[in-house]
Amino acid sequence: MAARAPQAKRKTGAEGPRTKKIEPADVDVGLDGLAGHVGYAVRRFQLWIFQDFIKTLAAVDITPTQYSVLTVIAANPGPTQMAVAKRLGIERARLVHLLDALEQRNLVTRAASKTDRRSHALHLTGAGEASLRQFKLLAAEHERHVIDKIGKDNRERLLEILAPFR
Amino acid sequence: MAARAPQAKRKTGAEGPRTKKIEPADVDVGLDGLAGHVGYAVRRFQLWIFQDFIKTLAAVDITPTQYSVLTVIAANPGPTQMAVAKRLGIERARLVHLLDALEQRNLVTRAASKTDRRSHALHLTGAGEASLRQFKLLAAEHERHVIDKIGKDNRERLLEILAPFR
DNA sequence: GGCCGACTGTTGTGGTCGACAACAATCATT
DNA sequence: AATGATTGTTGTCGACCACAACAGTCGGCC
Repeated sequence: MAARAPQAKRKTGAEGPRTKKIEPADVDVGLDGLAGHVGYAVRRFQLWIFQDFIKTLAAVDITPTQYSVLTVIAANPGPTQMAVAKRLGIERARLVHLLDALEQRNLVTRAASKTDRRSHALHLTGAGEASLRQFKLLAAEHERHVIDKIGKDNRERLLEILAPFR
Repeated sequence: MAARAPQAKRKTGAEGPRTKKIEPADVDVGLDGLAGHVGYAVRRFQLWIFQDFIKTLAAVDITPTQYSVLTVIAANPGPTQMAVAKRLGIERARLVHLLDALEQRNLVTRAASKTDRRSHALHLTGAGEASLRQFKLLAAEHERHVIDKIGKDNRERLLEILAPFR
């Protein structure tokens, strides 16, 4: 056995039919009870789709989360950090670091709100707006990859079904 | 300003139209460019579905990943750790810890393979099989929650669309 | 006006998770 | 017998999320 795992004593008994090569346990675990579970399928799909997004936007070094933050700010300039966090379902603690990175890259500014000295008004910089336009082109290319994978009609059905989740 | 963030000097100038209460930036960031992205919708859905699964199976303290491991072993007894890892798309390094926990709870055993002394043949214990039957009942209840949320037909369409991802 | 609860951004901690690299034991092939 | 590949294991790194604490600020209420 490998390394040092605690191991039950082997019963070195009957070997059964030996074919010398293929082990049925290894070759393919195949479809099973998981097939009927939505959560599992969704998890695998989400993994694939994020990997493709990251790969497609690798040249500009933008993650799906960063893209969503930029998009939300662009669509409705000047939001509070709280507003963005609530909209995207991420914690405000996490958004702090996300914005730190985006601010360092000069894509986003935290301006003092004119009406509430606690909060920051978030805006895209000029560079941020220009960059976002490029990001959107790449995101559209990613979306085309999705279509190649599941088909155009399936993609639209997916968007309909998942609409209640924003 | 809050805490110690570097902040531009406030221009304490014109206030503009003050209505005293609602800040347009706060009230609702609303639907925007994210609406057309599959990945975002899927992420939100996956978050919801996992939360519900965890909550529904909280009484037996089983996560979605643990459930998938048990299900795979039960459907095809005696697989290698590598086989399970490949089937579920998780790293074998991670599976080690997962199995450690399941073995400590006496749900799974790592038996020495009869044909390859490097590998372990994974099996459910008697308690493991009994427990899994209960887990499946709760998982079915979770699946009913999904139906309540998106509808029975939508759920089945979802399974069809996502079938290529196993 | 002054007090008190609620909110905002921030920091820190802990836990889960995935990618990666190393390693010993074992296998397969030559 | 020797070499390279595979299996399980350990460890590290970074991303991510949940939670709690905190200072500054707002809002309302007496």
